[in-house]
Amino acid sequence: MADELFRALSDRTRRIILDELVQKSGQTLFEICSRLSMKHRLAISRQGVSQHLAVLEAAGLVRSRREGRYKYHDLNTAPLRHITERWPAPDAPEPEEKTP
Amino acid sequence: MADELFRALSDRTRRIILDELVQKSGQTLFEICSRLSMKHRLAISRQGVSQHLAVLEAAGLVRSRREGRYKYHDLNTAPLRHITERWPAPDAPEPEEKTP
DNA sequence: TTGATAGGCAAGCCATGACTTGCCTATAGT
DNA sequence: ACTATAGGCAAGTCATGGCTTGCCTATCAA
Repeated sequence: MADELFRALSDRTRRIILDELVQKSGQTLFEICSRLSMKHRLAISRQGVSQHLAVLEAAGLVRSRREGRYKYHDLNTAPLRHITERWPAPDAPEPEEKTP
Repeated sequence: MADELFRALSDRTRRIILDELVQKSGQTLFEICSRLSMKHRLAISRQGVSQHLAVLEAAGLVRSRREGRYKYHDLNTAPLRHITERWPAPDAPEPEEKTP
């Protein structure tokens, strides 16, 4: 579970895909492909991007929803919280919960 | 720079090393080796652990200080902040800076 | 129905990275 | 001085992972 998260983040192209999903959510595979090619000069096949998205989805960092022949991808930053929770800052030992 | 950070976090053994440094900071190489072997049943050579520590240090996640023939290792969680800053939560758009 | 578009599956290639082994250096104790 | 301890360097092995290629399925438009 945590393994898949860190594995997903370990690749540079996947991190750029996350960057693009921050800028515009709900992108399709082809849209991500063209952005990687145009904006980032990344020469990568459509299949390569598809495999990256699968890894990101397995890590919970990307949610996908199918509509007709399109498949839209959304970013989910929730799993990233686990990282800072696992190795907390020594000065701020715990993120305080406001008790009501 | 960011590449080294995520590369360092991508390995399971390295993440466990970080866990151990949370529990006790200033550990020596041999101390980390024995903890990995005892507590986590990880069969890894001393040299393997040494290489892991080098990767963690290159990522800025571990600081080391030499004293005599001992080399002590300390955890530094500062680089982890960059992760949540790079892909912020959609509800909390920006971590507010308190203007004085 | 045919063609075009969006995406998926599977096998194969190749480079990166984790790990070991062997040997070397430096500090501390007797 | 000699020995043990703590650590470093370098080469070599082997598996994982990123990427491509080729082919297949599904949806929409004409």
